[in-house]
Amino acid sequence: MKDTIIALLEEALSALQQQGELPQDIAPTIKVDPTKDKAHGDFATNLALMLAKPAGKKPRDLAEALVAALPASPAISKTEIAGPGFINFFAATDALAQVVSTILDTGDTYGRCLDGKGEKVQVEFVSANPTGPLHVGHGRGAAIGDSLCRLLEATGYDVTREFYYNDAGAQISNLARSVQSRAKGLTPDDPSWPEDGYRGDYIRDVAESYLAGDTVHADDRHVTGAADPDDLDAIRDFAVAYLRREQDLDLKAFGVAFDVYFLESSLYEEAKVESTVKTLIEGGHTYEQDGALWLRTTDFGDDKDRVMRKQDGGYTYFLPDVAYHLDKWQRGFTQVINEQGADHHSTVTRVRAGLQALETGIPNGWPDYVLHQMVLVTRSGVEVKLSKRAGSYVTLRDLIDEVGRDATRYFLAARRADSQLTFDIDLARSQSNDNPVYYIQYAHARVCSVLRKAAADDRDFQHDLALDNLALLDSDQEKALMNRLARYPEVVRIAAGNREPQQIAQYLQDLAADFHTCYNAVKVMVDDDAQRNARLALGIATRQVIRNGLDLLGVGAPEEM
RNA sequence: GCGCUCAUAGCUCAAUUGGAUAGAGCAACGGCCUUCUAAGCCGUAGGUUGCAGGUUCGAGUCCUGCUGGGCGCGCCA
Repeated sequence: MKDTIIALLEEALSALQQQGELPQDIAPTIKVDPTKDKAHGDFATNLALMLAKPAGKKPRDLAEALVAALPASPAISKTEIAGPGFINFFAATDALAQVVSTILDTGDTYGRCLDGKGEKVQVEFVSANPTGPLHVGHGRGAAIGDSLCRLLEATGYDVTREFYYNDAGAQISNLARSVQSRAKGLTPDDPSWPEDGYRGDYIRDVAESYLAGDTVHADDRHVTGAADPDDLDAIRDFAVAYLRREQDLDLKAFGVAFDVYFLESSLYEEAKVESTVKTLIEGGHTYEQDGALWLRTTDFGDDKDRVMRKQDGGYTYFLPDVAYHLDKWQRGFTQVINEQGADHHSTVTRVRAGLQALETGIPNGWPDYVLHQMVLVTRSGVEVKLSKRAGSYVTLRDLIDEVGRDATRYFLAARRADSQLTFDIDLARSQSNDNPVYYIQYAHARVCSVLRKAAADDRDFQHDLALDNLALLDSDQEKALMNRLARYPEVVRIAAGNREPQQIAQYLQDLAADFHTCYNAVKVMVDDDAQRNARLALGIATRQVIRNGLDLLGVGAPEEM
């Protein structure tokens, strides 16, 4: 519909150029938008406003000229000039209803496109170190990251989901010492408990499992506990595997699966850190000072230079980060999106600067970042800070267990990443109209219910009869609903392009609202066969789009509530 | 102090990416079930979009400066 209008405007434009009414050298990108207000028709363009200046004409005069030059089209019932020079288009009812037929034909693929042309994109998200259960912040990253992947897949990209973790650094040593202490019978309250040791109950679970000689299977490793409290290396390997498995289970319960688990240790084992250092030194971007090796990241937009190699000879985390991203580039990912907590935003400039210093042709501004802000969890209006299992934070598992996967995913993905999020447990649990998840799912279930009713009455949906009578969908509510359905593919495209999965959540709420309004205003199961089937078709189309949209968020679409 | 980010109805959030009279839900009030699921719908009320400038036909949206919240500013990750 929109493309049709753009094509008509293009014709009008070139006609006016031929007549000399408009300069030849203007080639505007024509923008046609759905209107907010029905009084303004179904679509509107600001073309006359944009061209007024270059054409040296008044916007309204130009609009009139454009409308006069507009070819007739069966899809448009009326055009109007309004306000300062908008051109409003009123869609012919049967043209609008075409969307119902399109959705029925395309089903699960409605809203998908091939814009990405099969290009490879890597999305790195969650990337939690295996030192404890995933917390709410990881959950937000998982919800946003995975939805982003689904959006990119829906727009034609070849997506790789990647999880990066440090299995060898100082934090892991700390974990190993904590588990060892537990294995030796200490508790976090003992004076000899490691300083900065992990104190959560899960440390005890790991120690017990280790002592019992359990075998754990994580996504990328299998380890059996050596049961020897003095073997710190064995404890470390076991603890990492144990917590990796725990995170796997959390992610699985959340409906998120990764293609690649990338270990920081592999960068050392494969000498990628060494070769990165070498390249940076050879490029002349480093210097020695105070016994450390520095990278002059200020040459590439950082606000201060960064240490690469410490006085003790070890590398800072910054260097493996650069080596890791070089590896991503070398694996052929010209598009990489890193989804992280905004508390790590300082790495963005640093990593990009390090990559520029390599001078290997990586574009400035690569990779992309999506940063999410903090999550605050409340219950009964009071902040929840602790969980028994983790001690100092609320775990993702707690939320999934308490409010369910669908609501948790929806709530964590439904807000802009860059605004802080308050996760209201009471709201997420409530089965009422103030809970948007249920509101949307209920719309889906209602359509299913109508179809069950139709089957029970021996009035099953008749596809061909419905499609012949779509013009009967002519009430305001039905037209509003069809307009909404028609917008879906564009919403998917914009949400994917802007990396904003919350736009899907917002769209679904609007769609559900339009549906509920329609449902209350227009009875589907009427006696007239043509009328009834046309309305059933609209219901089925709505159900399909809700299902497609919820799938992009990783949220289920139940047939009954 | 510097950097990043956010600020919209009493509350939680939208606003088609610069468009027309800033919209939903909750909370408040008033209606709608002998009718396909009332987990729903309809209506009333609620606003100087934090403040001050600027850009232009047009700004919640872009720019500058303030104010306030969050995060960051390690040879931690």
